[in-house]
Amino acid sequence: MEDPQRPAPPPPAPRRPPPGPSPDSHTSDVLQQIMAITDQSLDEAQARVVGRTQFLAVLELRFLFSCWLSAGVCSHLQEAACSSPPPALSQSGSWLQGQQVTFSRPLRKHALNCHRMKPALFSVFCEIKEKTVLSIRGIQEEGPPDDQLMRLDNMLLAEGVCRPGKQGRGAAAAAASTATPGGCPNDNGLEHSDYRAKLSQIRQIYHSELEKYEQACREFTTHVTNLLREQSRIRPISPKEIERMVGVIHGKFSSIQMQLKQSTCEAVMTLRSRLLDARRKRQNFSKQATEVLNEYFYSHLSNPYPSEEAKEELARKGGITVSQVSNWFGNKRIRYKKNMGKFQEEATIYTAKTAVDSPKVRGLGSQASCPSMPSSSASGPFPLTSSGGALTALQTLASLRPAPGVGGLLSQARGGWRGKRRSTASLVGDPSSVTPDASN
DNA sequence: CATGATGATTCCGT
DNA sequence: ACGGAATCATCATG
Repeated sequence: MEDPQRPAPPPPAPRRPPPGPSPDSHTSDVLQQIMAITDQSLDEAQARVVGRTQFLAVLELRFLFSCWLSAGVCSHLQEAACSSPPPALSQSGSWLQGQQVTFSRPLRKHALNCHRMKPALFSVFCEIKEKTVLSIRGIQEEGPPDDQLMRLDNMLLAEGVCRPGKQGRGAAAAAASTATPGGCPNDNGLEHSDYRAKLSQIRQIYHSELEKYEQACREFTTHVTNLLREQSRIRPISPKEIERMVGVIHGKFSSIQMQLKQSTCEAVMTLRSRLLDARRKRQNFSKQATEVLNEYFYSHLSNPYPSEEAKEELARKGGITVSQVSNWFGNKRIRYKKNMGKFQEEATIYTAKTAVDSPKVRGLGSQASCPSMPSSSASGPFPLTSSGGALTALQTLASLRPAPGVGGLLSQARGGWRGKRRSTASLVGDPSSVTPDASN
């Protein structure tokens, strides 16, 4: 079958009549024929070419062609078209030129490519297409998603999931450093290590996914670029357009990335909330921590209100947080006050301990803070009448050190710490008395 | 499982 | 914002 199987009038035929003031029948004839020819090329492309991209290319070519014609951009083509006998056109496909060379169908493309007018025509196509695409593109410029992306980025940054500069591959390295990332509320040993482990797991997944996406993006971009370059030999594709296409691809991939970031954020948030929940599931402090706290408490029994510095010091030494120290002291004070008898034993133990460990400290710690209560404090408002056992213990204690009795301190406690907030600044200096050697 | 110990939270006053 | 008091929830022990 030599005749084109496809009839000439296609659905998207040029809707406009030819441009010129006198749309004579000859011009429209030519147009018709051109459409027919491109339809032929279309068939040809379908038959020959693998994949439908080139098929689309031909479609586009046809579209542009009609645009171009109706715009009357290039007069010399019209000239050429007019000067050539119509039948020859439809039959041979030498539509670029009036010459009556007749090509067999396989040669048509080659002839087209080799034609002397081809470069000029091609550049015109490019130009027109550039304008068309630009006008389409101009409408749908992307705007707002940038904002959300920034928010997500900031959050991931704050959570320590991604680094500002380069991504820290080693999760262990991050976990190892004592510096708490972002705003972790509690660095309570075990809970926190668990939290960190999970966080680093999330981080790992995030980074590997990110890398995958980036790689896929790169691959797809090069693929498309190559494809377009390849096609640019057949249809008008400017480098600018390729660039734009790359931009579109990147945009798509970055939207995928945003989803990834979003779900990462969600994961971190749930992890975080779980950590906060876990806080309610309390865990007893380590022996070390209770020792340190008790030592401070009993050595400052007259005024068991550690300063901020002292709290920090205690927290550091006990491996707990400052707020935990505050909680502990709050609980301790109230419970001690409520049931002093119960704590006598503990008191003796710790006072003895501090006395032995650092005599100098003791003197400073408990006494210095209450100048109003000298050694005669045993005669305070609430002498330890009920706790005989404690008294003996205290006596033994007294033999250990020449300092005033603990009983005085206890009575002070009973009298109430309440009113006497931090009497002297010297008290603040006390942390040094705690720090030195409680454990050593 | 009952009970006490204990860390955390909440409410309230200062 | 801090501390006291009450309370909750969990741990530890027998």
